[in-house]
Amino acid sequence: MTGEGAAGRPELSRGKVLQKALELADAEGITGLSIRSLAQSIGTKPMSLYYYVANKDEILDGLVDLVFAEISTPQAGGEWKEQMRRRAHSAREVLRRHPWAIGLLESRKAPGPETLKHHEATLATLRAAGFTVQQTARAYSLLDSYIYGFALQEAALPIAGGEPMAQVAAPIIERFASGEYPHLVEIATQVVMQPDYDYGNEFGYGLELILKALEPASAA
Amino acid sequence: MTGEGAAGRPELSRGKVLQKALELADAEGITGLSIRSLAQSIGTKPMSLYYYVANKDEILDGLVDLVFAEISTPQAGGEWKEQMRRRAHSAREVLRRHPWAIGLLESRKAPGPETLKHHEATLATLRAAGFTVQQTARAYSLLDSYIYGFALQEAALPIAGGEPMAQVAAPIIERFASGEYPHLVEIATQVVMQPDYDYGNEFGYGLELILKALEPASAA
DNA sequence: GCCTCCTTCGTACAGCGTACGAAAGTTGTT
DNA sequence: AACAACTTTCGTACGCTGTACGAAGGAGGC
Repeated sequence: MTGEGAAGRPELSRGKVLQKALELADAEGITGLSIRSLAQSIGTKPMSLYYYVANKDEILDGLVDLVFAEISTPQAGGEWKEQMRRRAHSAREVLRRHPWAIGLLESRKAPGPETLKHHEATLATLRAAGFTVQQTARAYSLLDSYIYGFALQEAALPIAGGEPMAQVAAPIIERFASGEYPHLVEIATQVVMQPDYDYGNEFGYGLELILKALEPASAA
Repeated sequence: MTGEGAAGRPELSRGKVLQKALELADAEGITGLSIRSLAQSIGTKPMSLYYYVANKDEILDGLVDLVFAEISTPQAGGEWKEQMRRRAHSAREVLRRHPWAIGLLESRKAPGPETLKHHEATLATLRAAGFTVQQTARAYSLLDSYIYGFALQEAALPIAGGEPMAQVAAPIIERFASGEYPHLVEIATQVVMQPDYDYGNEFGYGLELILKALEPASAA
C-alpha cells in the first residue's frame, strides 16, 4: 500500500527484528520494548513484525538466546577452574549490560540453540575435568545460582555508575535517627558509602570462595 | 452511590488491599494481578483502590515487603551458622511459595519496614558472631546471591510437583538424535529424569558448601 | 440545616498485544 | 501478455491495561 518493499524481497528478517529488540531493551528497558515501539524503531508498522515472530513471547525467548550467545563459552581442554572463572565473569558482565534479561530468565520455557550450546560446552568442561555426572549437576547449579543471584542484586541497585550509593542509603537515612537499624547504618557508612566502593568488585570474592570449595573430590 | 459502605467507616484498608493482592498473585501469577482483577476479588471497584495506594507500583512494593515478613528472622544470640541455615531454607521456601516475588526484587527501589527489619536482624547476627563489618557485607551478599539465584532457577523450572522433569527435557529430545548435546542428554537422563529427583533438594548441598567456607576468619 | 471531611467510584484516555483480512509486490506458468 | 500463486506488509478493531479527573454520597461537628 504505502510500500517501498511491499513483497517479494523482504526488507525485514527475524534476525533484524531480534537485533533491534535487543537494542531497544538496552536503551529503554524491558518495559520500553513494545511491539509498537519496536516497529517504529525499525521503521515499519506493528503488524509487520508478526510475519517473522509468532508473538511477543517469541521475541523475548529470542532475546534470552541472544544474551546467552554473548557469554563466553568454556573449552573442554583447559583447566576447569580457570574456564569456570572466565565464564562466570563473562556472564556477570553480560547480565550487567542487559539487566532486563535476568527477569526474563524466570519466565522463559523454550531454550534457544545458543543457550543449549552454552550449557553443553559448560557441562563438557566439567565432565572432562573429572567431575561425575552428579557432581557436574551440583557444581553447575551452584555456580549459576551465585551468578544469577549476584546479577539480580546488582540490577536492584539504583543505577550503574561511580558512587550513587548515597542514594540507596538516602531513604533509610530518615529512619537513622530512631536508632532502629544500627547495623544497616554500620554497613552503609563503613562499606557501601565509602568513596571507592563498587559492589561489582565483590563478585570475585564469592566466586573464588565457591571455586575453591568445588574440587571434584569434595563435591560429592 | 451504589454503596453499602459509601463513606465514613472504611470497608477497605491498605492492609486488606495488599493481603488480597498477595493471594491473587499466588493464585494467578503476577500477570494475573491487575487493578481491575484485584478490585473484583476484593468486591469493590478499580478506582477505589487508589484511595489506599498511590499506584500499582506501591502495591508491588508492599507485596515484596509482605514476602520478606514471611522469611524467618535470625536471632543474634544463637550459633550463627545454624541461624543462617534456618534463614536460608526459610527464604527459599518463601520464594517457592511466591515465585513471582523474585522478578519483583529486580525492580523495587523502596524497601519496606519488614524488609529493613529482616536485613537488620541478619546483619546483627553475623556481627555478633564475630564477623567484621567487611566480612559481614561479603557473607551476606554471598548467601543472598545463592538464595536468590537458586530460587530464580527453581522458578524457571516447568511447574512445581512430583516429576514434571520429563517435560523440560521434551523440547530438547528432538535434538537428541543429532548427538549435538551429549552432555545435556547425560545430565537429563542420569540426574534430572530420575524418578525421585527433586531439584529443590540440591539447595542444601550448595548452602552447606558455602557455610563451611564462610568461617569469619577465612572470610577476609 | 449546613459545612466539611472521608471514602467510593463512573467515565474516559492513551497505551498494550494481536486476530483478521485486505492490499500490493514478485515469481512462475502458460 | 495474462493470469494465478505466493510472499510480505499493514489498516482496522477488540479487549485488556493503569490511572487522571471529578462527581457523589454518607458521617460528624456546629
